[in-house]
Parts: sequence; C-alpha cells; structure tokens
Amino acid sequence: MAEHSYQKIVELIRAKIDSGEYRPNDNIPSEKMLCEMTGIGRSTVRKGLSVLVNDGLLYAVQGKGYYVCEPKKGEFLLYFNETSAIETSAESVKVIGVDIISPDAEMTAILDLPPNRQTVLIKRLISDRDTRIAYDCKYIPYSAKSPIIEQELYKSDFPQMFAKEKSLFDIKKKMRITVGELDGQTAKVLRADEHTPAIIIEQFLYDENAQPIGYGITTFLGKYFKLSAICE
Amino acid sequence: MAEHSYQKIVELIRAKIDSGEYRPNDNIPSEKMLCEMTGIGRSTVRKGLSVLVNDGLLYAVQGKGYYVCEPKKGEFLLYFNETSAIETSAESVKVIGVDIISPDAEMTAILDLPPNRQTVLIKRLISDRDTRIAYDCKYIPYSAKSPIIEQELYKSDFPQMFAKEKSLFDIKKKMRITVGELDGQTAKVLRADEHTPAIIIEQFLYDENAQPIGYGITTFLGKYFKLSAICE
DNA sequence: TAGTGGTCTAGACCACTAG
DNA sequence: TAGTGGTCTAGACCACTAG
Repeated sequence: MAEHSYQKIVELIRAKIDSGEYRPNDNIPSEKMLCEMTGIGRSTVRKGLSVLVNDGLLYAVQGKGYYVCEPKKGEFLLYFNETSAIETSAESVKVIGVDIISPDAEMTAILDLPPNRQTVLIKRLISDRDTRIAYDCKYIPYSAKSPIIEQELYKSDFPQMFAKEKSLFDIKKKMRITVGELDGQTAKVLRADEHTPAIIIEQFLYDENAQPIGYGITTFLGKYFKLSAICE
Repeated sequence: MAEHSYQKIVELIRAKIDSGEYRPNDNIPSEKMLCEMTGIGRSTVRKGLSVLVNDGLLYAVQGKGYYVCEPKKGEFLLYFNETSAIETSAESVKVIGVDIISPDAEMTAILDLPPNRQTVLIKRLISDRDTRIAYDCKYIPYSAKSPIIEQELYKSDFPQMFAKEKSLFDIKKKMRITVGELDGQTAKVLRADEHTPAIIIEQFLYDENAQPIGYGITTFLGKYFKLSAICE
C-alpha cells in the first residue's frame, strides 16, 4: 500500500472522503498545504490529486481550489452490440435486404437529412442456431461517394460499419431501450405471434460534429433478451 | 486550437490515429522521440500522452512504449435508478412492506450469506401520479448493528440506502436487464393482468471487498419503461 | 494583492524489456 | 546493455478568484 508518494496523497484524501471528514462540495487543502503537510513536491501532489479527479472524487476550480464531488449514483457502464444479448457463440447475422429508400418525415428528422436525400436501409436477421432472435434495421444516409461495401453489412456492430470512413474513436452514440410488442412485419420475419413481448433498442450514431450518420432499430424477442451493465 | 504544448501532443497523435496512420496495437514514437520531434519537454509530452491514455486511445507498457488501443465499440454509459424510466416529475415511491425473512437458497447464494442469516426484504411500489409503474424488492442482509432507518426506505436510489454506512464511492454495482411477464403477486400489486410484458431490472451491490451487500429486483410494466444510454 | 490551480522545463533516478 | 516508461523534485511563470 502506498509505495509511491503520489499514492500517499490519493489515500490521504480518499480516507477523509470515505470517513465523511470531507463531504461533497467541501474545499480540501490546497496543493501548497498538502506539500507542507506531507513534505511531498508539488508535481507529485498534483499527480495524486489528478488521480482523484479522474476517479470522479474531486474537481478543481482554478483560482479557488479542489472540491469533493457528489457521488454519481446511478451510473452504469453497458456493453452492447446487436448480438451481445445472445449467450451462445452460435449466433449468426444474415442480411435479408438492402434498399435505397426515400425516408419518411420521421427518419428525415432523425438523420437531419436535406430534402429528397435518400437513405440506405439494411435489414438483417439475428439468429442463435436455428432460433430467430432479433430483427435489425439500419438507416444510413445514401452517398454515392461512400458506397456500402458488402462485407461491412455482416459486421454485427453498428459503428463497425463506418470503420472504413471514420475513426471509431470519433463516433458518438446514443441508445434507447423500450419495451413493446412485435408489429406485423417483424412478427413475420421472426416467425412469432404479433403482440409477443419485445425489446426495442434504438441506436443513434453521430460524427465528431454531432451530425447524425446512422440510425438503427433492433427488435429482440423478449424471451431471448438479456443485458448486463457494471459500475466499479 | 492547441494553445498549450501538451495539447499539441494530443492533437498530433490523435490526428494520426484518426487518419489511420497509427493503427490499433501500433507502437507510437517514444516520449524521447516526441520531445525531439516537437521541442517540448518530457513532462509536458507525458501530460499530453496521459490525456490520450485517459481517453482510451493509447495504453502504455513500461519498458516498451505506448500503443494504440482497440476502439471500445459497444460501450455505453447508462444512468439508471428506480425512477429514471419515468419522465414526469410526479413519481412516488411508496413502501408497502418491510419484513425480516429467512432467505431461500437462491438469495443465500446471491448475497453470499452464512447459514441462518436473515434478510431484510423491502417492498416498494413506484407510481407516476395514480399509475402504478413498477414493483420493487430489495434484499439486504439483516444486521442488528445497522438497522434500516425509515427515512432511507424512501430513497429511490438503491446505493443511497447505504449512504449512512458506506461511502457511496466504494459501492460497486452490477445490473441485469431482462424481459418477462408479470407473475401473480406482482400483477396483483401493479393491478395488471398476469402475463403482461414486463422489464426486470436486477441490481447487485458490492462493497469495496467485493462482498455482496444488497440485491434489488424491480419489475416495470413494459409500456411505461424507457431507458437511455450515451457514449461520447 | 495574496492565494489558488494550470502549464512547462531540466534533470535525476528507478523498474522493466529485449537483444 | 540501450531504450522504454514511471516517479519525483525545485523552480518559473501564468490565469483566475476574491477581498
């Protein structure tokens, strides 16, 4: 424990937060004070404090000092892609249609498209062995410059489809999880009754300028859906 | 753009990753090389590199160098608590029962309990105005030392219930989302038909030593459930 | 103006890697 | 052994805050 000087700073402050001596929004001793209290140099004190800032325990305000954060209570890290709800490794992703369509008003709004801009619609079926699990639709603004390459279509992960064009580090995502029942078309594709419970996962992809670059909607048969998230 | 020297390092490396010049798992130039290439001091180069490490673009291996990360594709940050699926601000959390029970085998395993250890079961009803949205059960190992304080029961957020005993920064959580149908008891509480589509969210809470400290299961009526997650 | 955090340097020494 | 990242110091100067 605390082999290094900067770790001593981390543990010193962390212990006082854990014990409740420092409460959320309290001002903690300044860098200079901590140097004097511990005999540790300023750069090293700063390194320790930066660890606590990165861990979400402290925030710094220039000219004022360091303060204790409010704990983030409901934060979870979720790993999701279209096949992550399937536990066996026998899943398959089958492309069942690629069309160029004229988007309706809703899709035009979602993708922030100019008038008359067409959209690529990719329809895929996700299965686990012979069991049909989910029906997946991706909408991507049509561009003659960057045609969809067939190989990309089988990538189960949505951002992966853009790997040729964009650095994956620059793609921002949003996701919405809702519950519903299968509609007529989806029920047919999944060979299930209409009104069967379903989970609908929508994904919104944006480029580095917050411009929409894709929309995906994946409808899972409820009984095959499972998702985990963690928070450490 | 790039007012500071360390930001020049960040942009220099980031641009080469974005352009594909540096690919995942590539070794990038050493700190010394970067100093020579840019005329920037080593501490400042290190600060720039640490930004990229924190952003998940690089990882460092002592004695070898810095490498480009594989992009984390399916990672989402999810904010969840028991009432976050409700959009109006008229939600209420009503405690409908607190019991000391003898846990069954499954719960004993989940909470890693010694034999004959009892458990507090807290049953709550979550509503939005007069609409019953969710039924919520929390299981907490019973301890005479730390009695449940009534006020804590109304905290909608699970970790919040432990705020008196534990620093919230030390609680680790896992969460599982599944789809099901209402069972008999839950249907009765929620005044809905049995077999109505439902979302089941389980939460597992652990202390700093990875010891289980609580288990929660919240059953939402599907039609009222909505959840969002982001990834920037 | 005094105190705070933010940037930056030059240099020392250490631990680890791989030929 | 040469090269790499990791820790640490002492000191300089800057930008911001608040009396």
